[in-house]
Amino acid sequence: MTEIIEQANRMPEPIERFVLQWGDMGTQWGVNRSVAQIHALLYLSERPMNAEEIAETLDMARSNVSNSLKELQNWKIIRREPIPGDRRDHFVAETDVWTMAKRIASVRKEREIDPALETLNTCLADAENNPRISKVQIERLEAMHDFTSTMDRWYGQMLNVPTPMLSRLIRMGDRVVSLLGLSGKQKTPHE
Amino acid sequence: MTEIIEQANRMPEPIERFVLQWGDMGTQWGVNRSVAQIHALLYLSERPMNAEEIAETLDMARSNVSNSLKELQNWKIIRREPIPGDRRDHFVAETDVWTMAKRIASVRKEREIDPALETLNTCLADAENNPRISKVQIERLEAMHDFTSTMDRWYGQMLNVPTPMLSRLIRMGDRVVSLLGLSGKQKTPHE
DNA sequence: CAGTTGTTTCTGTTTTTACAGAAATAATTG
DNA sequence: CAATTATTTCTGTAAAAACAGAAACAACTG
Repeated sequence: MTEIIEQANRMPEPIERFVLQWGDMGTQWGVNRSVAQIHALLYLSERPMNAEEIAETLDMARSNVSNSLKELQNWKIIRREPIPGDRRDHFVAETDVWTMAKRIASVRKEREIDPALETLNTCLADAENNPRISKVQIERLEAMHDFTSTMDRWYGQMLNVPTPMLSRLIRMGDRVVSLLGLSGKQKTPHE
Repeated sequence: MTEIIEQANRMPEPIERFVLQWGDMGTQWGVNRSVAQIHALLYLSERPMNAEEIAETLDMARSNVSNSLKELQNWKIIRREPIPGDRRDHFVAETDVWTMAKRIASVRKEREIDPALETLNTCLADAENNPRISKVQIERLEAMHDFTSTMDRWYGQMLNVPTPMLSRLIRMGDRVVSLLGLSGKQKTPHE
């Protein structure tokens, strides 16, 4: 009795390709493959899916799905969607890409920028009253701190811009620059 | 004769802390620790350093330093700086943080966004002439493609903005929004 | 409240990545 | 052009991350 490997719920070929490619992309981006695959699957799914279904479709362990779903919920780009008459948890992905981007940016700020700022704060404090650290070195630490803090604020501000406006802003791109009439080369702009 | 472990060129305590912390941060950011540490060291160093020196100071293998230096050069945030009368390669870090950020952004665009765009392009093409893919699914792929492509252009544009202007733009932050008089909630702002 | 179904946590294995040390290569100098 | 010195590539090992399957836990149902 040749035990046939449980055949996964086959998905349409282009969907599968997207899921696979997205998973692979994830690894490049520093997101783990399972997480990225599940996200891709939910993003394209038109109805909520439960963990079991996901595990079968992607042919991965149930536990792996569970952890990945938790991670995606931390990122706030999927959410539980209760199905009437079904006890199992079902999940749907955020489908507005701009909202999705904002959520991801928010978590990245929190996980990456904020801790960096703290590190820089303490390093700077230590350095400032240490005679072995030169003026130039302090300045460099300060520059780095200043930059990080600026980016931190910028992220925070962008996150507060309503999604449709944010989309427009980004799309305007470099035209913003000229509209604002700032000069690049440090010659004062219009006075 | 108790072979003493070769004592690293001790650096001032706050510098060491910065290097260590930065290395650790790197891992969080998806940059490998050695690379991040070397970068931190060079960023704070006031004179060019050679590979040997770096290996000693950070107490890591010479080969590791070699590979990490190559990686940092790919990112274009360090460069070789010839020292008269010394055959060895010496390195200095870019010390302008905004320039540094632009260089990093540029490589990230190339390594992360561009490939994503390509993936989306082919997936979309495949999906479009496949009857099993629903209209909604196509739309979602399109939305993702559109978003990615917009971000790609935006990155490209920002990279072309001269550094001092970029700095000012980012610092202005949300004031840009009001200056442009775009409405967030779709209700016009001040009229 | 026993049985059932769903979910999470734990444990060990596999895979991947980071890294040290050796070997090979390249460049420079007398 | 041999000897020396600098650099890179190769190879094996150590550390870390991803993952599967089992066990534990929780929630619901009759």
